[in-house]
Amino acid sequence: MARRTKEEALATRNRLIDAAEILFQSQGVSRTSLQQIAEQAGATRGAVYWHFKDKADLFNAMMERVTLPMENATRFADDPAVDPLVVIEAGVVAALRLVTTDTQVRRVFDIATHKVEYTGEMASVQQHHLQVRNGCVGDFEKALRLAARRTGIKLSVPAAVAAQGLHALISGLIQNWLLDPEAFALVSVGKRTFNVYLAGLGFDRSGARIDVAADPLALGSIAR
Amino acid sequence: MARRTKEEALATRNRLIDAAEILFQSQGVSRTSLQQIAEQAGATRGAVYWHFKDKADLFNAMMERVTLPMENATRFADDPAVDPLVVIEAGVVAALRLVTTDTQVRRVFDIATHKVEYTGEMASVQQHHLQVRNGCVGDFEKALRLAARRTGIKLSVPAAVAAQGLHALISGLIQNWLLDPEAFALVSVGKRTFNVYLAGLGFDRSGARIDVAADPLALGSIAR
DNA sequence: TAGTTTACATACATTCGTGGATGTATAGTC
DNA sequence: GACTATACATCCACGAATGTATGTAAACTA
Repeated sequence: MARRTKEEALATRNRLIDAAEILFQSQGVSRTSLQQIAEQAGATRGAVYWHFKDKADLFNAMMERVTLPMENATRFADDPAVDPLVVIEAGVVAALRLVTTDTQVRRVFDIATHKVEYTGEMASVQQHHLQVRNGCVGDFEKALRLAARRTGIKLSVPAAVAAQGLHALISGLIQNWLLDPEAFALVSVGKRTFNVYLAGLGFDRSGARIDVAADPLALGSIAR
Repeated sequence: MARRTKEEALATRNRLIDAAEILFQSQGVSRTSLQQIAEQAGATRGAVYWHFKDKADLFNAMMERVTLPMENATRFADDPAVDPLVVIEAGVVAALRLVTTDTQVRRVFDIATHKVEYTGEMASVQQHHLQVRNGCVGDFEKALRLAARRTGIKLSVPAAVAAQGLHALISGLIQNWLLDPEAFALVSVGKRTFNVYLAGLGFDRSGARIDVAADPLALGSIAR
């Protein structure tokens, strides 16, 4: 067959990943064959095996296409000029909003939580997920400890425990929302329960609370 | 082959489910064949097809063997003599303790969260899971509303939102713990973050807090 | 105790997915 | 303008899993 130019090749690669996303979500990863993916993308299995080693490799590529940008965007940096709680709240809200609005992110999250079996070749994906979680919990812990020291309050539980609970709250909300997106409004419930939890830790956030709905790009954290 | 007595037949049925649990957890549901399950149980595929319609049927039987008893045990009843918050705390702690101690419960939860794809025939399982969750959230909401009315406080967020967050916190903790049981102590962190969240809602639970470690059968809720 | 049903084991047909080998025409490269 | 690497398409051989059909011996029943 006629050889394609490099951009065309990259386009077919993306079409293959797109096709995989759709089929993975509707049929599950194990029940979709590379044949189906190729057909959906208007190609053959030859194209799949050219771009990816096997199905696991394709799956990893699909994951990285959405997780890499997200991980880079939600890192916590210790800036003495801003309230650390505002920073992590902005990050959390941005993530929640992305899950609800970006259909690709939503699809991949749905696949990663309900449409794949983490075993064998996929164990590495789970390991990576664990590392991301640990980083997230670590960021939460740092931010909570920092905020407590600055405001002079004492946390009602150790910072490590508090961070674990905060992460469980957010990830639990996302998972439950993916299970039934009609059940509740993710962003709104997320913001409110986030503040409930921080209040339970001893923080008074009545003043620091920013209206994120009117500040979709989270510029408030910069403006301040 | 020699026909078995009824009890023997029930025993092989249970051995089949046991074998399925082990293999499902280590290899994932889709990658384990009925052949492997039969071998592990010391039987043949004929036995599997006799007791179960197909793999999905076997999976459902495995789920029900652990979820039915749990669902019956964790129902919330409105008893005017006891603090509703104490009741749901006892239920939550009992569930967390069960997940950490009972290896069978732990295995099945691990399978249900990380080792199965909810699609096609398994969609009904997900529907059932949704119903259980809604029941749980409903119980939480009732208990929170009741406790608020009795103690005369006003919840900082609507009861429905608070219940959703509480459930997300608990289920999120379980999911995260299953991902890495060494990361934190599920029961201890669960109790502490549970109380943090309730404090954030406006409840003062310094007095109502019972030492569950010294009360493993949750008799405190009865004694009171 | 003869007949029927149970609780499997065994054998078979069919389908499906994978991996690899091979073909091929063009885009880059010198 | 020849050469080479690329970007696939096509073909083939193989195993593996499923569902079903059939065999069978003992447990149950009348």
